[in-house]
Amino acid sequence: MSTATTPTDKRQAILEAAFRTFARDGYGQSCVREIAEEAEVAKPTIYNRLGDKETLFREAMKAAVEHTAERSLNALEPLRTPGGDMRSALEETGLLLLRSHACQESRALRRLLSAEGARFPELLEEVQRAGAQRVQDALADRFARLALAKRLDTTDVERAGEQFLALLTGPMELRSALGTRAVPDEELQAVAEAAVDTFLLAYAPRDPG
Amino acid sequence: MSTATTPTDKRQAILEAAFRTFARDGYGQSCVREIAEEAEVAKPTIYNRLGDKETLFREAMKAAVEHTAERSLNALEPLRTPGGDMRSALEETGLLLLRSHACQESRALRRLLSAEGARFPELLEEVQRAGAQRVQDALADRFARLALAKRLDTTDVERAGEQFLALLTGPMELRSALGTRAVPDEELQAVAEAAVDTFLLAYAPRDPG
DNA sequence: GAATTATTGAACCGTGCGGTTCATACTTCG
DNA sequence: CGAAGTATGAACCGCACGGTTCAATAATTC
Repeated sequence: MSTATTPTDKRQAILEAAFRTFARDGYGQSCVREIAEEAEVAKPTIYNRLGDKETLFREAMKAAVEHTAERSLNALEPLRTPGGDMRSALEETGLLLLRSHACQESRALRRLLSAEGARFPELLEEVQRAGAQRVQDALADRFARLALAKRLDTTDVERAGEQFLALLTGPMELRSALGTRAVPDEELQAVAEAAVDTFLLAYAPRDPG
Repeated sequence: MSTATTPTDKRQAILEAAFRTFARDGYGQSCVREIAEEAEVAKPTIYNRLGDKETLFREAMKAAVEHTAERSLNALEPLRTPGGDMRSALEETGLLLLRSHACQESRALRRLLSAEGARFPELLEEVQRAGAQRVQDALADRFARLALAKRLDTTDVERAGEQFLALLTGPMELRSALGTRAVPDEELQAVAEAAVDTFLLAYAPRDPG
């Protein structure tokens, strides 16, 4: 049984509050006192459980990338079905990927990582590997199966995956004002559709003859 | 006549030093004393000429976007010639765009803008308009001319420009570790080539029949 | 219910920051 | 040369921060 404030995982509450605060104010402008308030926890508790501000930041980032990466990986499921036409599967995956890419947490994660990555190189490496790199690899896996089944025409599935993601997320940079403002879902759909159009023109198998 | 330290444009030296410092340490971690040292200038001089730290940041960012945007706009020149084949013109423009996108100043500008943009909304707006948006518009202009001359097959030149840029810069996010590490020029060439390949498969006019 | 552990708030410390003051020195130009 | 304006460095102010201490209190465990 747990009381109102769950007992053990107060650590998680701290991490979530830390991420919210860092995301809102940036690392340099965030102060531990505010994080403590946000987590409804005393300041010494933070230092007891997580050491100094830097490790607090690291742990919060690592926790955040787990959520977002999982959501992106789930977005690749429609590509697993060999049945159904290619276009609709790609469009569904594309839209799901874009929703994941455009969500609050994901945008904040990239913003913070890009801002502080130079000062936390190992963290940058780890988060990239657990996030974007993992998604791109998984997408290349899907494309490999599809190429083998002659549903896609390519010999370089890494390149195909990289470009599919580029067509999806590249346009978001400007549209979301570098991740600082939300983008309506209809716009995500339009971007996904345009990306799939272009991708298929380049990668759909041509009719023989 | 000017002495070793040019007299009037000490202001510019301050702005450049400020941008270097902000780029290296981030806004929150930069202190005015260090900027003053970097600019070889006394601290009160900074406050005399540019007011507080926030306006110093704003001015430094605005100054930086001018350089980078101009370089990107110059990259579009090869597309102005109607002669020569499409592929080589696109490849040259693509490589020049990538070099501009991947250069130190440009990466730092995007990093800082994405990090602090939420707290400086008007600055974000202004820099985006003077930078990425302007380049994208100019590219759409070039594509419009090329479409009119039947060198490209599209009715939506904004979309074509957006996707061309996406194919170029999208892959750089992961490859440059969110702009924190430099990318060798051969890799830029490979990305540009791949982007042009895919772009042409989607946007080159098909032979009639 | 006693003993152990974790949590709390409040006060505290040292430090480095943004920003200002001021007297001195330097430059510029008449 | 002399006057006006500007740059300089050093000291200074107030403040908020990261991090710690401590006594009091709540929660857990047996």
